[in-house]
Amino acid sequence: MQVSLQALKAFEAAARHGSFKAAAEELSLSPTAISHHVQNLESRLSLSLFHRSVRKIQLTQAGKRLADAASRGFRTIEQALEEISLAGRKIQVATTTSFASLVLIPALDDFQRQFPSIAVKVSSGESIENQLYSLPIRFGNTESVAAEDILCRETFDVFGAPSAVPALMSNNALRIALTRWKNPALQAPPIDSWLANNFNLKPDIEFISHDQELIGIQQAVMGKCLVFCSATLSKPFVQGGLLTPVGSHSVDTGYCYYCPDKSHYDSNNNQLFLHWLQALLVA
Amino acid sequence: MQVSLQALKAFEAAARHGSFKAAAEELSLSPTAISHHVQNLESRLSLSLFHRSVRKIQLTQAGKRLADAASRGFRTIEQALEEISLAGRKIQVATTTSFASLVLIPALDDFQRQFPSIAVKVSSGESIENQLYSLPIRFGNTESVAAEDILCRETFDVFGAPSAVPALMSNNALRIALTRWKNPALQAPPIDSWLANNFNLKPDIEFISHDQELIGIQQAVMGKCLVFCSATLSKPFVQGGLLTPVGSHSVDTGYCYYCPDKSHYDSNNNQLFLHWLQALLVA
DNA sequence: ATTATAGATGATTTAAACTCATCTATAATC
DNA sequence: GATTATAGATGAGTTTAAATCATCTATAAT
Repeated sequence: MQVSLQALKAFEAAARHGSFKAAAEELSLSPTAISHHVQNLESRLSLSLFHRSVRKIQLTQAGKRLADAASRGFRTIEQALEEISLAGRKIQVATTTSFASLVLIPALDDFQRQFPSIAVKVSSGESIENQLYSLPIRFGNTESVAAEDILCRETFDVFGAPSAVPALMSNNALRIALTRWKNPALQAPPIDSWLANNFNLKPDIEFISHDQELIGIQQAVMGKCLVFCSATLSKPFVQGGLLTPVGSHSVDTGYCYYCPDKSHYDSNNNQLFLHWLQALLVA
Repeated sequence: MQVSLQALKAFEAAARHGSFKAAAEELSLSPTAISHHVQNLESRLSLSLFHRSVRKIQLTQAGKRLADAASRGFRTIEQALEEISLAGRKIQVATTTSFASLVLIPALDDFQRQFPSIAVKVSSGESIENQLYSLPIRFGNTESVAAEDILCRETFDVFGAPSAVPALMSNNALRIALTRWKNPALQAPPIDSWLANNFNLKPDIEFISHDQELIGIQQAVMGKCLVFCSATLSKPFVQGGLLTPVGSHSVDTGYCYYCPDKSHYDSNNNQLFLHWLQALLVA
């Protein structure tokens, strides 16, 4: 067809406003430019798009048809631009409640200090809403995840509140909180392996299960029990003196935190964020 | 958003072909130009649209979304351009069967000789198909039509085949074909007025009615009867010696041929055609 | 190894797009 | 009924944006 898109844009604006002047203002051009563009279109199509009376333009039949299509076409494109440009400006992290509340959100201040212009939104739990263009950070089995997607491998240990540990350990029946993952692909936490590493004789233990590590950790912080959980998740509490490992040997779990298709994340900001997160996790 | 439409066009073609080179060929540009355009887009959106491996590009998530929207958006616009540009290249006249067959089609050769590059299609009768962008030539009452839309005012006369006229006129019972218009807004043809103008004593007359002038005219040409009809429609036959007016006084009818909203016809070709038609009718 | 290919990059050239000055027609104001 | 103001038309001139060219890289195929 050989018509210029800019001419179409100019025409569309003129049609919408019913005025070259107003269209020019919208597009930050001179009315002359709009006039030239419309004439260019008209001559290429060899038909009039506007009826010109003095100080008044009015769409012709063909002009109406084209203006409508151009408006819809440009709108379609603008909406997509709007949508994806959000992904360019804002980071939307989707992860587990435990990782979000215990690691990500507390550390976010540091990220914001380094990159104050980048907005970060963390959504956690099951909420699928607005998954589009979000950056997923998942918890899974190391062997079922591509090596380049892994952010950190998880070691587990048993932790307890320092003030409560002596009492909890001296007790005949140890109470240890475990996590029973909702995800059936994840095997149960290797508490037996940890016990074998830390006790000669397997003590009498009462296990309590929750479906999120967060809950067991909070129980442990409150001194109600010990918790067998991720070193990554407990780290903020250990550093804050609220939890301490009770044994001397942590165990490797085969779990990891990872970002599926990590290399495919297309926004500069997402890449920046992943880089920052990885540094945070290995620290 | 401030992204260039040409960059979007380049990106859309690249996405569709999965290749900058192919996109460049489609748009008659160099692959470099496509590369520049895509980079320009990516930097403005601050995200990647393609994953680049060597000699292979692959859309990112955001790239897919944008490519889809851009394709649909541009297609919408191109379809409208295609549709209306047809109106710019081709003239589609819609008119009555009688006018088309007796006047327009016979004269079309002359138009084609003058403008060989312009295609003309004449559709007649009730067919509404493809009314869009067609140029209507209608038959109606002068007083209900805007003066500037009128192509020619109609005078009526009674005609007969020259060889048959003496016999038909000498007969006691004259047989005259009339038209009873399907359109209820049109009053009956003023045959009484014609009779008053051409006879002192009203003769004995048998009237035959058809809903199209064409039919009465053909009957008259075949010598079966006389016909009271439009001077415009009978002119080709009169000039060809197949019909002759039987009286000396034609009558004005209040009918006219007109083009509704004549001034609004937007294609250069339509205007050219209307000009030619008007010249034809007043000749 | 060698060649060929797709794309990236940066400098240069070209062409398209925008503006400016001028003009016309008309509506509003006095 | 002259005067002013306004929206758009027109054509020449200028500027900016876009395309190309030359060069380079990485890799797949021979």
